[in-house]
Amino acid sequence: MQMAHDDVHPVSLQCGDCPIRHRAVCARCETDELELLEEIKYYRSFEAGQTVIWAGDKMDFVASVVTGIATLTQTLEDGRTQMVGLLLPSDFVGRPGREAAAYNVTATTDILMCCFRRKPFEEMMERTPHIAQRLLQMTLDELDAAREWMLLLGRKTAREKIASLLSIVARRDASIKLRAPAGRMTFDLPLTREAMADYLGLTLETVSRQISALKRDGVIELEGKRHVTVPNMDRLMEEAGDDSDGGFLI
Amino acid sequence: MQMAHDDVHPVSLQCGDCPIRHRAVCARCETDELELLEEIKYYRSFEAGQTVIWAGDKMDFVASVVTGIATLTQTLEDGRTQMVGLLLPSDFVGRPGREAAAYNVTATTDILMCCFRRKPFEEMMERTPHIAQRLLQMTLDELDAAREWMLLLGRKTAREKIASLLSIVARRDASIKLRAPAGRMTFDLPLTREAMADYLGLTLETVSRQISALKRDGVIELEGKRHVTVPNMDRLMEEAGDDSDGGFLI
DNA sequence: AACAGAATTTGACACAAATCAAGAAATGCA
DNA sequence: TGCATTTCTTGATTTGTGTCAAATTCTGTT
Repeated sequence: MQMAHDDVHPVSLQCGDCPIRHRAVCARCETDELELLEEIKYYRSFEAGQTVIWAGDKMDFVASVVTGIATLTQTLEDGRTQMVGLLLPSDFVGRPGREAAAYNVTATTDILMCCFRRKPFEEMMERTPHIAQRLLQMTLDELDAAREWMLLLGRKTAREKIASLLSIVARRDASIKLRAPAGRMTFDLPLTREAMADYLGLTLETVSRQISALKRDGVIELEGKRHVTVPNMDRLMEEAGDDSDGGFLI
Repeated sequence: MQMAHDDVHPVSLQCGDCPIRHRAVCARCETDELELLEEIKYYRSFEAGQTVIWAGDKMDFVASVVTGIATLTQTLEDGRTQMVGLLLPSDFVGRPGREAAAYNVTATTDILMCCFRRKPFEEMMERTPHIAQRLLQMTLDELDAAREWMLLLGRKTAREKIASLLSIVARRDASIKLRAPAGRMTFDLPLTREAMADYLGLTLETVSRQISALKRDGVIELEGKRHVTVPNMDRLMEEAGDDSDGGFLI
């Protein structure tokens, strides 16, 4: 649920007093719609590892991530699981018009969510076209991200998958710090090896091996298990195997 | 871009005189919005195999498939390609607010498309909230389909992938014939082995081998290369490996 | 009906990633 | 500080799918 820089819109789904420093939050937000959103919102927090909601459960709210990271996963009966979305600050969860959750939502770090009761939110959408239009833009961005991910899952090698994920995380980190992802970059991995595996359609052993290989080949440097520095972003993006320069997932 | 039965909406993006017999087309369509759509629409047809548009090309229209089947594909520089969408009658192509096409669109059968010039369409969206709301529903459905596909690409075996695709095509075929997909079913595959491979993230040899295996095991019967009959839909859906009963892709 | 070209199947083999199995490093807690 | 638990790494081996190559079937054309 990412949005491009030029997508910033007078009406964000984020509320005025949420402490978010994110490109999607717009300074010009003082509108009627926001006033209305204020009235039906409430906050919920979850600890790292906690499940926000299980697929199939009744979901009487939609929400926006304020801080922390959550994941969307799907599973087959035998337990194989695939992550289908990574929720970062300002990302939207839930679907207007849908009773039950379609995916498992899990907090991977401590998170704070800004929730809107679903019925009032739907009624507001009826009355205020801007919200539906904003949500459409966000959903279209998400769809592009999902399709980019389909290319990764269907056609990239394990090494390319890891490099892709690293360059996405690096880019996201850069965008939070409001600078272009270039040259030497340093960031923390927000996911365990297992979560990375579920995202990439690999096993955690393969994830570990490929990270070691990228380290051995000087593409990345590691301090501890989670702190990564990329000496040369261009090299990493070459390894990722695609030329998509930015409008990418996350 | 599929829509659920209960999603039928007074405003469809399909035009009144398009000869479509499809669940998404609503009988109650005689509205002002449709009148407006009439004014900015035109038709284009393409032959099987023709490219409708290349990724990156300027795209000054959005469109709806009237008849035939088209595909959305993405490629890496070295030629590896992944299909990211299958467009069936009534499905929507293109994105309001986007100058260039994000994917290759190719006709796999002869197709007729109902196009709307992009600028007037965008202006109409500004004025008529119903269109944005309808488009939001369709996009959310597509996003669900894409995520279902991510599970398939990331975690299913080749045999499960083939069974999934066959049961999707069978279900789509049943929905066109307005009956539930159950018991013995017969349909034609609308895709070549290569297109199936690109959809499933496999090679065409593996697709061929798995189809042969399903035939050998009595899960399907083949007449020629394209005409399939499934003696027992439940068996096929078991092979597909998931219990998702219908809100599935296409 | 015979041919050409495309689409599909099948076989032999190679290889990337999964699986199974230890062990090491990091983290949390008493 | 030391212990228990989780997370991660590495090794040995297996397996599913890809690759390369050839044969077969299908389709359309003259």
